[in-house]
Amino acid sequence: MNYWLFKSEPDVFGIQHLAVRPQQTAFWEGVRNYQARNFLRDEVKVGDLVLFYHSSCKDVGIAGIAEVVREAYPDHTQFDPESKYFDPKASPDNPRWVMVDVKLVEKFSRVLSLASIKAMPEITELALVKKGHRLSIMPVLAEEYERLVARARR
DNA sequence: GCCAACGTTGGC
DNA sequence: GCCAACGTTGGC
Repeated sequence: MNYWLFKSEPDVFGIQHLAVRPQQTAFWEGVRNYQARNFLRDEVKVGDLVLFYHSSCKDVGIAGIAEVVREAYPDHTQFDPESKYFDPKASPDNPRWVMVDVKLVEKFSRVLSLASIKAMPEITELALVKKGHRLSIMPVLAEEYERLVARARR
């Protein structure tokens, strides 16, 4: 099993949106970066656990945990001219972007802030705290995942 | 809104 | 394939 961190803007889709979905499950739409896409397509598996990260907002940080319940399949928003995720170069015969489904596991009582994460000396490999932090889907080491979750629950 | 750190595009 | 110009991300 692998661990991940997925970024989302809570004004668009935050952990609270996931919490009120039927089955507390939603598809993860709109990944439009090749490196992130490749993780989603090739490595994100059912049962993997995901740190749900809120970006570009007042309260930046890890808001909770989700679980992958469906592996990569075509992201339908790439075919929809009305969608902001529309990609004219993609077609149903030749899809370029994929999505997975995630289900809520735990919503932390408060967000583990980016500042707190950066202040944890044992978190050294997480891409968030390194260069190249712009990736929207990033792997997390099991050991760092456990430490982040323990810190968030404290 | 600013701006650094990326990623993408397209001419050559 | 190089690289300048441009677009996007995301913290602050």
